[in-house]
Amino acid sequence: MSEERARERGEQPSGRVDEARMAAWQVFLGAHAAIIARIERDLAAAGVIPLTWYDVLIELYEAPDRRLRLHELADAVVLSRSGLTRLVDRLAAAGLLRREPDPADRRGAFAVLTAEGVRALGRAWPVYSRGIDRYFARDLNDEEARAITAALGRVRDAAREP
Amino acid sequence: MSEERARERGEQPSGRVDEARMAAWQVFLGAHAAIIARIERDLAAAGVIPLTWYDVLIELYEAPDRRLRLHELADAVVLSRSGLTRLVDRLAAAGLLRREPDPADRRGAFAVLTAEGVRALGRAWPVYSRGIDRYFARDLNDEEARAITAALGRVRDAAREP
DNA sequence: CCACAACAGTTGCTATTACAACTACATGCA
DNA sequence: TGCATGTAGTTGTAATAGCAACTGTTGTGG
Repeated sequence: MSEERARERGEQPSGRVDEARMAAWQVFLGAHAAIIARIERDLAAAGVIPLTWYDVLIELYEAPDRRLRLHELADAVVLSRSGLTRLVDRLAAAGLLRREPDPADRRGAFAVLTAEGVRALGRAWPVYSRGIDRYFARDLNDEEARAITAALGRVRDAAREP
Repeated sequence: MSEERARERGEQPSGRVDEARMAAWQVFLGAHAAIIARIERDLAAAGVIPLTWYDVLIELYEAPDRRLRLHELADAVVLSRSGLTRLVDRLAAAGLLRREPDPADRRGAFAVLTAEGVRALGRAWPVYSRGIDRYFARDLNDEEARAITAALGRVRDAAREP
């Protein structure tokens, strides 16, 4: 893609970061830190599972048969392999999922959501969704929500390849 | 603020999170995780200071006299008090800042940026800014950058009060 | 002016995470 | 077939973060 064409479309010619985009970066970081801190506090105060657990369980919940291979899970939640191993240990110890060997590949295992895991999701969701609303969604107008989804979706997909 | 007035302005009537805003939330989380992971990797590969160190040092760099009280620093970088104490320990051990007692309040101390700290910032910045460009700024058009700054700035300020 | 609450920072402890090394299995290509 | 290379997951170790408890200092209402 040429720089002229990028400029025509209002994109940043690559190389340096202009002030407007730098400002966007700073509020992006600041907003993330502030919102996550608040939501985590609310979850802990309500005695439900923390955000990292929620992320893993919801990923399983949405997967076919409510199960995923561990490496798929690691990719989905942006966690190292070893980090995921231990997170799965804790979740299994809490009874929210179980490991199940993959008959088709004896190296690997599935993480499978349990009924208890579904219940934990159900208890956390009201608190979590209230947090998303209070600390994030409530302050966006429709156009901003659309712009964020489009822009950050593109950004995420581009940043996600390594 | 009444819900009707919120609706008129295209804001979300509070309570539940609609699908468009839920999508925005998900890409927001995903983009953050992916970008930060990439930038941290680049910084480590280049042998410069990590993002948390950068955050602290840049905050001092921009402060009057390049110094801040530790609690101001803790607020600025969204870190617990104990977390900051130890981060400052490490930065001081690396010679990038020093502690200095506050003559006006003997409970507290300043963190003061050193010349070595300024150099560390200077070495990290090219790597960091290239990351911001590559993984974030480059994919935003002007309108999106404006929308993100306005929207997330509001969100951050609202989420920041505890 | 003085007891008492609030604040600044540190420390002990624990939890979570990543990196690197390791085991076990799978796959490709010669 | 058989060995080399790659992949899946676990484990040892170390770094970083938070909470709660503690010390020392400030400031305030009675």
